[in-house]
Amino acid sequence: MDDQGPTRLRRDAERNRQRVLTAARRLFSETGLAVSHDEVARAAGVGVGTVYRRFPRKEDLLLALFEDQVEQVVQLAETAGARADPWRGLTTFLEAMLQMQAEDRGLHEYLLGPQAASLAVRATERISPVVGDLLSRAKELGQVRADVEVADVALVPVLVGAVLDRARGVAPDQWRRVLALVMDGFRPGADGSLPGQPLDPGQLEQVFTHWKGRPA
Amino acid sequence: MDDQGPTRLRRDAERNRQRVLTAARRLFSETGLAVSHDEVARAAGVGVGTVYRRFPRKEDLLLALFEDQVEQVVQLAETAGARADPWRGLTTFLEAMLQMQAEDRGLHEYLLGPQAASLAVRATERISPVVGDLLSRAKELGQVRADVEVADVALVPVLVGAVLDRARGVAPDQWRRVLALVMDGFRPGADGSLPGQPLDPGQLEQVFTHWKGRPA
DNA sequence: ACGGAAGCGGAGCGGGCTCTCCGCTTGGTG
DNA sequence: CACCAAGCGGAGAGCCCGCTCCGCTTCCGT
Repeated sequence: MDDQGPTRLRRDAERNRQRVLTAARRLFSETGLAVSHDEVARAAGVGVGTVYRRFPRKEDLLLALFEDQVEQVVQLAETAGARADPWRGLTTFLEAMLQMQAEDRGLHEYLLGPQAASLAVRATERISPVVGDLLSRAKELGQVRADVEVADVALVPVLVGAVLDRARGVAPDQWRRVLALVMDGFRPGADGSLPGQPLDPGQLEQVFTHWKGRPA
Repeated sequence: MDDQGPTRLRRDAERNRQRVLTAARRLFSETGLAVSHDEVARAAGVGVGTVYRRFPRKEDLLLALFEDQVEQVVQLAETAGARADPWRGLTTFLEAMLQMQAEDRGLHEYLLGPQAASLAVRATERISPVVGDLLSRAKELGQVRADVEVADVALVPVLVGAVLDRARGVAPDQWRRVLALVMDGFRPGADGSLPGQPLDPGQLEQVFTHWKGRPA
């Protein structure tokens, strides 16, 4: 992991860079992404200018912080994909991913927000086939109803995430119950079939990235 | 419905009040609650001062706008509660309520946000027993699994609402598919039982009102 | 018709956020 | 050690927001 690209940073600069990253990681994880550069600077004990110099756009900072977490999610998926039992593969993947989001509020907002953009798109491209495979194997075994698609699974974190987020200070585990409930909806045996169509990949991407959230 | 309480408004004042309400209704419904008083004033063709004079806190404006919509939701529940088939009662209630939210972004944010506070609490007190009754009748008929409670039903709009919101410009009906999927999770026949406990009423209230949303 | 109460508009204040700019400091090199 | 590019800090510009305040206008009772 030697840095080299555009000539190395001076030693003090690198030290400050790390301070900023450390402080930002803590702040984001605890309070979410709505943290100003000023706050990060203060927490890191450096000037605002320094933060802006290293990470001109907030996205640069987020990228540096979350790149490996996203990689970790992808690997979660790949591990799950290798499981013999596809149903367990699906559920454990979703559970593990949501667990990560439960522990890190920033990661949660990042994954579900628009800033993930390119990073998320690339991750999705690697996760989708794995989940798709799990899903079709699960259908063959009669573990999952026939009328759900990958796009439906992709919405599960959105559903459960909403509860995860709101219940965070109150019942930090409630999302597990909700996840179980939702996953039971994927089981075969429903009398009707699902109305409408699953989202196509383009729509799915928009649902994740076009989104400009603002609450109240 | 005669106004009288604190002496009537002058005629021009009343006219302005209506203009503000009309403009605010449109803005909120289209773009959500994150509209400044300035914007409302401009859209209504009045000065900011006028908006503040009539509706000092944003909550006052919201209350005036959404009071009867909330009442409508309560009546939806009561109608549904009178249905012979409790399962259909439950699903049609949720569907109708979410339909209202799909049509009015402001209502959606209001119901799921913290500003509803007192209004929502009162509404919940009227809706809960009705849903509780539907639920127990449905359980007796074997239409619903035994391990779900009213609090679990109460989370359904949160789940589905997350999709409703994000998919709004892209696939405005996707929430119906998601709702159907989630509701199938309430059906009996799951092999395991749900982990954890349903939220108690106090927790539920916090989940709805303590919530300070901020996205990215 | 006219006087005073009620209402009006919008300039302006305080505060937060993003981001820039520049005089001073520091690290590394010859 | 001496020099200067690299880096630093933070004041402050520009923007939007919520909210207030007060000189002018409009309504309405007498």
